[in-house]
Amino acid sequence: MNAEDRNIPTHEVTYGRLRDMVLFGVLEPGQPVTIQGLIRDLDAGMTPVREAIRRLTAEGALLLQGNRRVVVPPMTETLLDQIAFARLTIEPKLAELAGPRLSAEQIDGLERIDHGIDAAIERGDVHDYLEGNTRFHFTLYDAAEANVLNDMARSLWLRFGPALRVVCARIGAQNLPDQHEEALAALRAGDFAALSKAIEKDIEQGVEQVRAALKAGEV
Amino acid sequence: MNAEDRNIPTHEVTYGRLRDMVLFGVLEPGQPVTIQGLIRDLDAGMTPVREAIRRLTAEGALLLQGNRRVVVPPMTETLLDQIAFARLTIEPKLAELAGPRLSAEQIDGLERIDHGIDAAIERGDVHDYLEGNTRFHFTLYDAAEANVLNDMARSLWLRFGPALRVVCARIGAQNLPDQHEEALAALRAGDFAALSKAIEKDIEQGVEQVRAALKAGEV
DNA sequence: TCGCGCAAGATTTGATCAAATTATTTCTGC
DNA sequence: GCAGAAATAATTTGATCAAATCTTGCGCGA
Repeated sequence: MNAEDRNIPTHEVTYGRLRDMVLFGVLEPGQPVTIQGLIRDLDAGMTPVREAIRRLTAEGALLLQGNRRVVVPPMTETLLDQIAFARLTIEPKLAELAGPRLSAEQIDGLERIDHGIDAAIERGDVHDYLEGNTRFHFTLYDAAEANVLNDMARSLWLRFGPALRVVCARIGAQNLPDQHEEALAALRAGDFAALSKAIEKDIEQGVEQVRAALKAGEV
Repeated sequence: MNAEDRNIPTHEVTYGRLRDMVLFGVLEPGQPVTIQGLIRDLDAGMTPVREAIRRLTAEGALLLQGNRRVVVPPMTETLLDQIAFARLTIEPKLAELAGPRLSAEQIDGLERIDHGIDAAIERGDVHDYLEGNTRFHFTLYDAAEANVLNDMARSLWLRFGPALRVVCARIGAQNLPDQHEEALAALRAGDFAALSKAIEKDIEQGVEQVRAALKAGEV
């Protein structure tokens, strides 16, 4: 443990770990999340674990049931409708704001992330695919320097993540889509309306996949 | 303390109290919020207070500074732009979804809340005005049964609240606007597009007030 | 079927330690 | 001796943990 780690409070680290567990599908929709279990799994104290759970509950990543138990919220059709609506509003806007602020180096960085995604698809590695996908979007969105919208996007991804993970595992990691080429081309061309549109299409594609799985009862 | 209260955990109650302090302007933008202070003020233990702070931080109502201290986030122009954009997207949508689901009794209830707002204006009572205004909007939005969008709206109100409070106190409680007549008329007529539009106008009006105060350096 | 008690888990408190801020003192150059 | 800077002490506040208490759900036996 080096000097920098020592300054990050345990509750922050614990929050980050638990968030990634939700986001990248270690935890499945409907799965119970217990304080004691996380104390064991994350090797943390009770206070940090409780605080991480509270934060993620506030972000919609976890659900406090009436009986004081916590679960990963299962996906439903009405939930998906709302997430789709909000994502399609917020994220293209973020992309539009971010576009003009990206340097050539940052665009190169996005391209490298996208290559990593392609590699993950070839390897059939769902976890790396999801992580790369997340990194691609939020590296882009972060450049917008729009904190409020960014927080909203993160919350929406947390709500969406577990279902997407299930779908990805279902359809097979080798058949995963990569829709980022279009966004990168728009970025290089400086066409930010096209960038926004490309992100919109990417979102719609993901939502449709989850919707289909939901209708088939696979989530 | 009756039977029902005993079942609500302290951290929930503490969260509610602290949230209302942010929402109705007991706490001003920029004001520091300390754990120890809240333990005294809210007469709660350390864990419930910490958890309430974590939740509200996740919702954007409070801001964790680098030095581990917590403040009520001050309003800025870029913040306001984002809040305006998101509110204008989410809340009219919520109104539109809620409209068809409201019973005549529920509409009567909204009208009663609005009368209460008028009374608060006459009395010059800023707190009751803000509380009535909040109740009006969220009684409407709750009917939409759209949890995700509702959470987002609540978060946005928490970010907006402290600044609005300052503005209201500034312009004088007797000069506060009540733009709900139009929304109620649209509801009675069953014209949900008009309802959505009325909510949009209401939001724009509030945002403009804060924007003007911000430009004048009053927030 | 209805209670009763047991087990798992959540809640809360208070103690203890660490970090950050503020107040105070000491030191240094003039 | 004095002003200002640096160091140090004191105080406030935050972070973490572990023990005690309370709830809830479930199974067992009447």
